[in-house]
Amino acid sequence: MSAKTDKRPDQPGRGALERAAALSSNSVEALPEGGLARQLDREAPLRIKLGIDPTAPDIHLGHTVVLNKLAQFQDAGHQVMLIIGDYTARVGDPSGRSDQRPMLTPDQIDANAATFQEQAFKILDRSRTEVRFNSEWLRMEAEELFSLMAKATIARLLERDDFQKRIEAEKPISALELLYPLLQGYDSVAIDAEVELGGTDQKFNLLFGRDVQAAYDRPQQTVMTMPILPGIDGVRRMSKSLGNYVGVTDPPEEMFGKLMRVPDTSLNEYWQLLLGEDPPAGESPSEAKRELGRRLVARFHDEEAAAGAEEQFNRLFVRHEAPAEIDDFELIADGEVHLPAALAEIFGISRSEARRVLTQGGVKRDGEVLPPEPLDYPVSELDGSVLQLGKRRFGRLRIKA
RNA sequence: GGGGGAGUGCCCGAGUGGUUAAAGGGGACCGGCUGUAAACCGGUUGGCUCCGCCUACGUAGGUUCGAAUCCUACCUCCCCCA
Repeated sequence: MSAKTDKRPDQPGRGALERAAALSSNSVEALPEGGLARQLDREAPLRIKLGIDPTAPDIHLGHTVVLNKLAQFQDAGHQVMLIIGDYTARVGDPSGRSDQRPMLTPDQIDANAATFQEQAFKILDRSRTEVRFNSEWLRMEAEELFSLMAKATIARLLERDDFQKRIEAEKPISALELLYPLLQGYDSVAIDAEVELGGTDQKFNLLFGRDVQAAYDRPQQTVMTMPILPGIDGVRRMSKSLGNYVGVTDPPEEMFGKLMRVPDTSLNEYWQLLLGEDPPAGESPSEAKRELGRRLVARFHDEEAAAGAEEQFNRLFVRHEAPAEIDDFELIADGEVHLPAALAEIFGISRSEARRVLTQGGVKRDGEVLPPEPLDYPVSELDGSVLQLGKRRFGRLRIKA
């Protein structure tokens, strides 16, 4: 793999350099050095690729870092291409993985792809985005696949950290996983990508795409990597499976609440990567977080929702009051209500767990802590009252005979 | 094809015949502190008709007064040799 492209000794103009710098904001790397400026010098819209694997149905804020960058290119007049990896999702990208990924069924993949797109267009302009499914070209003849495979060596494919670590840990690597970068690289060939975006964890795959393009005698893409947003635990990358994510479809109150829980140490990153600026100088971390929450809720919902979410937050956690609206839960009982059963029903926990929390003083009725005893209450005492589990879970009990 | 090793609770990981519902850690949950931050402290973390009972250590059988721990078969995974 050694085809040469980009043989342009001429220097890009000042305008191109400036545009390249602007488009590189927040990015970690854009390779090769100066490549983007040379491409921009041509004055023609570039073909910008982002590949996504529909392995999880929901987009979270972590995904939006790259999507925002894509939107930036789009606004600058470039052609944005969203590649849905419906085919590669079956293979499972090994990037950043210490274990194999479970394979998804075609149905799951289709469903995820649909919701993923829906959410991506909260950020991208649908009318100016070209969406392609890579099954379109990857569902190829075995001969073609073999010729693709012939373009890479095992040694090269094994170079990556993920694999090295797994080999050391004696963890399995499937032959299919080994193929992944090849397939992703072929996507670039198929759509003539000129720039490919991805998280820093994608660096190997993105660069490998250049090799694949070269092997097919195509111009090589520039690759731009974006930082990985930490999760709301501030430690590990934001990921749904780690449970530390903020989904773009989270209800306003939840989104705001989660953002308030982000550790201060991650505040700068959140501001930079999600809002593209530094937190306001002189503000307290908590106020900076509120502003972050307001803006993001407004972005994914609207201003009104943002105001409502903040009010809800103040009510619950600053003033320690019950929320304005509490869901009703109907329960059928006559004479007496078994409290653990009612709590289990309302909050989706087991009766044993309800008892435990009760013992620890974590249950309130209309704002008053309920004692561990008694466990049974006359219907008249509980009907219509608000039960609270911990700090943030509420439910109004409606008892039917 | 042959040889070796492993499957434990949400996760990791101890435990190799009996006070073991199973050490320890992580996570989660409740409480305290607070800016619902982090850090920290205390508690909890199989289920239930809860001072007792039931179900649990890959699956199915077996040995034993008694097994996660021993035996048999099966399933799954890993490593090595060919």
